[in-house]
Amino acid sequence: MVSEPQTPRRERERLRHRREILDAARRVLSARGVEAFTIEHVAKEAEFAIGSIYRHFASKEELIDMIAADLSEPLFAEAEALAASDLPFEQQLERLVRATLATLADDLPLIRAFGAGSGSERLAPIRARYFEAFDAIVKNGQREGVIPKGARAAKVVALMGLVAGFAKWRTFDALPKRFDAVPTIVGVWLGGVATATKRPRKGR
Amino acid sequence: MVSEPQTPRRERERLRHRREILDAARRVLSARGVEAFTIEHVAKEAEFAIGSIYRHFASKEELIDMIAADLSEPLFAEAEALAASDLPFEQQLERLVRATLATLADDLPLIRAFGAGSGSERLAPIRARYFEAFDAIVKNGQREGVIPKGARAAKVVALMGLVAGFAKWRTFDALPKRFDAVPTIVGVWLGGVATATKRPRKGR
Amino acid sequence: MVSEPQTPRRERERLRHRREILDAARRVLSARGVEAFTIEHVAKEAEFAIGSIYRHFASKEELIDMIAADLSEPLFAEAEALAASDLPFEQQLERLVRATLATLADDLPLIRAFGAGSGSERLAPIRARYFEAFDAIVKNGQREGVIPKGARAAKVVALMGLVAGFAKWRTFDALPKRFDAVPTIVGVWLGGVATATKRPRKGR
Amino acid sequence: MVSEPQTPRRERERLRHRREILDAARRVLSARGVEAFTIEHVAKEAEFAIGSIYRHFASKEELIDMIAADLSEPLFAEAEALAASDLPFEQQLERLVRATLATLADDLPLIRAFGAGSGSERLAPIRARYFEAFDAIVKNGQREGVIPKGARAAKVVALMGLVAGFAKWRTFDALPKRFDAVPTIVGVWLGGVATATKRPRKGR
DNA sequence: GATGAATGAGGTTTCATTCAT
DNA sequence: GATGAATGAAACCTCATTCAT
Repeated sequence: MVSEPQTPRRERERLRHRREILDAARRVLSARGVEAFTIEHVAKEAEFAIGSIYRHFASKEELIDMIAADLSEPLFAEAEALAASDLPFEQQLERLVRATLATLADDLPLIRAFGAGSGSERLAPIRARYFEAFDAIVKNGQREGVIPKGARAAKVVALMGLVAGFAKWRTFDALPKRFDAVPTIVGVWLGGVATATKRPRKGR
Repeated sequence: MVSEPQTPRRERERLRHRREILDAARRVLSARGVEAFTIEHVAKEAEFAIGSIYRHFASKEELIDMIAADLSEPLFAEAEALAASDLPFEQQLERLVRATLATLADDLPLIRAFGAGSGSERLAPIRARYFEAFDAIVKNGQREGVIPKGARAAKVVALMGLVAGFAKWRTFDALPKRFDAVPTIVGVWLGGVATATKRPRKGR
Repeated sequence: MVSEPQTPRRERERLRHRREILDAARRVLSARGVEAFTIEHVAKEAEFAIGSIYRHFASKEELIDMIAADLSEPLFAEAEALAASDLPFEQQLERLVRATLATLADDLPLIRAFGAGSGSERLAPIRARYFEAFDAIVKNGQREGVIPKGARAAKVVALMGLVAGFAKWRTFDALPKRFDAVPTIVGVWLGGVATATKRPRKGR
Repeated sequence: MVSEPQTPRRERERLRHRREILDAARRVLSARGVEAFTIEHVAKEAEFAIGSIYRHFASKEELIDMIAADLSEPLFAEAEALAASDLPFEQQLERLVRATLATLADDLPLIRAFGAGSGSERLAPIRARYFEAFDAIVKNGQREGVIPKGARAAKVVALMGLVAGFAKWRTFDALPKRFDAVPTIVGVWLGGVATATKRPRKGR
């Protein structure tokens, strides 16, 4: 008996081409930077005609957003899996930090896509999901009693700030190339949030 | 007796014009964003002719870099003053963090100018100076014995990461608008760096 | 006994599809204007594939011409029926003017399709038929003796000019929306052609 | 003594270039039609760079509108002069009709620019001025008592319809090439408006 | 006959930079 | 030094048409 195809071939081809374009676009963005990210370059890299790019993405803006969405997907999937796992909180934390740093290191463009003022409304839900991934882990930490309750948003921002900060500054020259930032980030943050609420503050 | 001018009038005028252009350029960048940052807009805002802009800045790139340098100048001056002052370390720290956040909040474009991979070689010394400003303060902290010695670069990066992270994420929606980030940053970092080196770590 | 079909089913289907496309094309042209008149829009409106449009019409040009022909068809049919009828001339005239105005009002695009210099050679016979429809009526008027003989072409042009002029200018703001132009057109034209040949002209 | 220039040379040159572009644009529009009216063609015809066209006209749309405005200018000037002159009404009328026909014959594009649904808001005042030019003459005719009072808007539309109709249909094949339409238009209109209000109408 | 993804020439527009005055 | 019109490469995007399935 002949197998019933799940999706018709046309549709499958279409999706495959979309993926090829997305991958080519990512390569262009990674290799040549935002300035050189032109539809023509993407078309050449993907070996499609210019017009064909526009059949899949309504505008250059949308294409960039889709790259960001595409790049973050695995990270978010892992983050959600981690948050839902029954690993102890600290392992969740460490793995999430490591995964995030790895993603950011591999795909510098992502940082930029998330960069302040990218302004695209399309990315808002993506950013939200990113935030929530961290938030879920932190919540677990509070549930385990490892870190104090309260002010979770600030805690999450502090954590993401540390991660993003290390990711960004590593691209410059401040740190040794092979420096493993994860222990520092985790250590600073855990130490910090544990004591932050108790420390009496002096001065202005 | 007629005073001997330190700098001849010609030179003074030239500097004044340069400053006017720089200020106009900053206004344009702040008010209308990078996309609308064109030499023509700058010229109109500065009330100079297009060609005159090029008398003072060799290219648009250079102009942008000079804005970044210009914007950071007061912050760096204050940072160096703070580092050289005889204020207790924690006050130095808190004031520097506050000043940095204020600068970043006022001039979002600066963040972008510093944005990862802006690629301009011209900004490298500026970035270095920024780093050193933080470094000097941290060194004071170590000298006072408030924070442990060693791994100063990592400490500085952690601090700058926290600051930059809060600045960036505040532009999104994660935190309440009037949230004062300074105590959190200082608290997390101080708590973190104090314990980071001692904490035994578990898991992978 | 099974009826012998006049036209085989294939052919009937084909004609039905052609009509559906034509109607969809007219709707697109009417609703969204020439600028938005693209084959893709027509295909979507007709619920056919792009390629299918080309099965029925060799090019976009031809499709537009066919719309014009199609739109004028009922008007021409009525005009020829009127001319062949035994209604008194003035009723023929009035009804033709009214029908023409109604067609032009309903289908503004027609005006444009007929617009000076649309250039399509294919429309020449349509234009001719349009002219002849008016001509036949005018000839009846001459036969009845209501309007003087001679210079029939000029008379027809004058009449069509009046009709077209009112149709066009009504789309602007010169006349009240609900103004019934028919009496004015008929009156002016009848009065005019009746006296035109007799009036002594002064001045240059 | 050296003469004081009315306008500085820069300004004069600028205006001259604007005029050259406008003239070139008119030639392109006249010779090759709307379809081929591209900025590139205009630039080539005017012997300017593409970008230079945009220094003078913000968009292709604006350029087209300016052609229309430019083309109508002399006609309107003459119309207003005629209306203000103390020529007898019928001479005003005949001359205006003749001038209008001449303009429309010379510059077919004008017809199109005025064509129904050109839609450009920029042209609204131009159209209004066109209408008012006719209106002023008709008003004079009423003042002289040559044509009856009342319904002036309809009279003006009738007149403009006749003129436009003859102009348009002459471009087709209905009339002999050298046919002088002016007497017919003036005759039909004068005869028509004189009797239009008095004629009893029959039929529906 | 029907389909619709792919094509790519061609259009509009922007803008950093030059240069004659 | 100041001016600002001119330049034209290069970007984005559209859409009539083709053609393999």
